[in-house]
Amino acid sequence: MESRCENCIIRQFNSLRAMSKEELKKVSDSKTTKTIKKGEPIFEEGDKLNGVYCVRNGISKLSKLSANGKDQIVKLASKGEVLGQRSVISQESTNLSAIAVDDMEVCFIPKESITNTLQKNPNFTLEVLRHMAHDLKEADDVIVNISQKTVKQRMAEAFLYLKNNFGEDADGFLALTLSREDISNVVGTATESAIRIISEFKKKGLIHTSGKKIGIKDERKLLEMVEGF
Amino acid sequence: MESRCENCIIRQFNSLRAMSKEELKKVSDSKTTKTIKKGEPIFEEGDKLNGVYCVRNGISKLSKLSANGKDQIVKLASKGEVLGQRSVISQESTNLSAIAVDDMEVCFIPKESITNTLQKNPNFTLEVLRHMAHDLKEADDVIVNISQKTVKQRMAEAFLYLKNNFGEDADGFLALTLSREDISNVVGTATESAIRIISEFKKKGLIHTSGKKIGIKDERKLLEMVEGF
DNA sequence: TTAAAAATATGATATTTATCAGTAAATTGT
DNA sequence: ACAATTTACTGATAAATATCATATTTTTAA
Repeated sequence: MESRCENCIIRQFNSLRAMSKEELKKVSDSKTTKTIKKGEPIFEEGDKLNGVYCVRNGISKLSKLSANGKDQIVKLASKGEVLGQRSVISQESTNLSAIAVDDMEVCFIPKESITNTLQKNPNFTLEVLRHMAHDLKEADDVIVNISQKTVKQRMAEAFLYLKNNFGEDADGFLALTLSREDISNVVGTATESAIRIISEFKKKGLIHTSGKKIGIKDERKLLEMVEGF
Repeated sequence: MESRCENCIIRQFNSLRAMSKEELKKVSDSKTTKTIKKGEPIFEEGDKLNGVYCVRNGISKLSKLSANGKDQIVKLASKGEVLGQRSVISQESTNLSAIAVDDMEVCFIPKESITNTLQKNPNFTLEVLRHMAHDLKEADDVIVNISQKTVKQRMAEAFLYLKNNFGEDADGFLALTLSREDISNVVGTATESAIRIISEFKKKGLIHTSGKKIGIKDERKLLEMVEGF
């Protein structure tokens, strides 16, 4: 396992690539690696973060608890994503919890390495800014989707999203297996509703399942459903 | 009307304040002022923007059209906000339309002034980044709200939001008067549903109305409703 | 391995919200 | 000032979704 940031391939996927050699060395010297087991939190809503977390392996769900006790999953983060950046930048406590969906490996980078670089290296700052601009655009899209599409459409969309972002395994199932509850929290619906729609999609031949694993069978029809046909 | 950016008070509210004197002078020399009438667009979804728009006066709604022809309003921007920043930063066409809710006055700033400064002045970039981090946090909150709260709760929240952000007039009505349709587009519901809930709130003594103007009568109860009591 | 716990599944029903149809009121342009 | 148009409103109904109850399957842990 590579332990020097300078050589870490993950870096290619995130803003750290805009750091200079020396900056990267500092990060590397100050970082620590952590293992997080499935279901455990990396950090929780309201925490004050002392740094950011760079995902090396596994998937994390970023979610927020609502008054009625249900989680809303705002984003699923995988290899190369940096968690907690926003809180560190705005110097506020996080508004989201990050919980491992898989067993995970993450690097913790103390905030000083980040904030120092933000103040000195415009390239890095710009790179982070571009990432954040992208995230904001995605968030806007989610807002429009949730408020304008039916639960059925959002379910179809979620399956396509999971396929496009996390791929399929050898047997044609979605590589990222989420519990029915997590699926419902991504889509923003009741767990029973999500389960019901999974059954319906199965009957219609749009997907197939095996235990909690789900595979996409008719991508075209799912896409049509998302578009509203 | 002040026409030099260096002296423009609006600047105090946005990231332009992190610019140096020379940078600001360039902006000032290249900017143009535009008047936009109520209902007219500043830019529309899909446009490629050649710059950003700094709001001097009036309110703009940032919205996105869905497949079924209904708009979702993602944000209401007022004095001091800079529109189109995200698109300019990520060099993509906009995903949102900006339409004047009021008569407006905006300054158009060509993107070169912005992108040059972004590359050279880390303070400015950091300032923009902080703003964007804030916007992203707000967007996450909107996502959770929409998916976890009822239409009634979101309506209550919308009224409180309008009061807190745009204030009240001398007669105790919300200073920003939106059409019922715009309200429904902020909340993400059918216009009829929004109207129905307005009637209900009126009966319950939570708000009062006069024509399309709405005033808050019982803030405490509205707050309780948002929290789910 | 087996009992207990958790997750998945399905039916019945209630609630929320949207849609359609039509009327009343307000705004606009002449 | 007035007809035309848009916006606001209300009722009836349909559709979508949540909730509650309960059964079944899967996973977990002793």
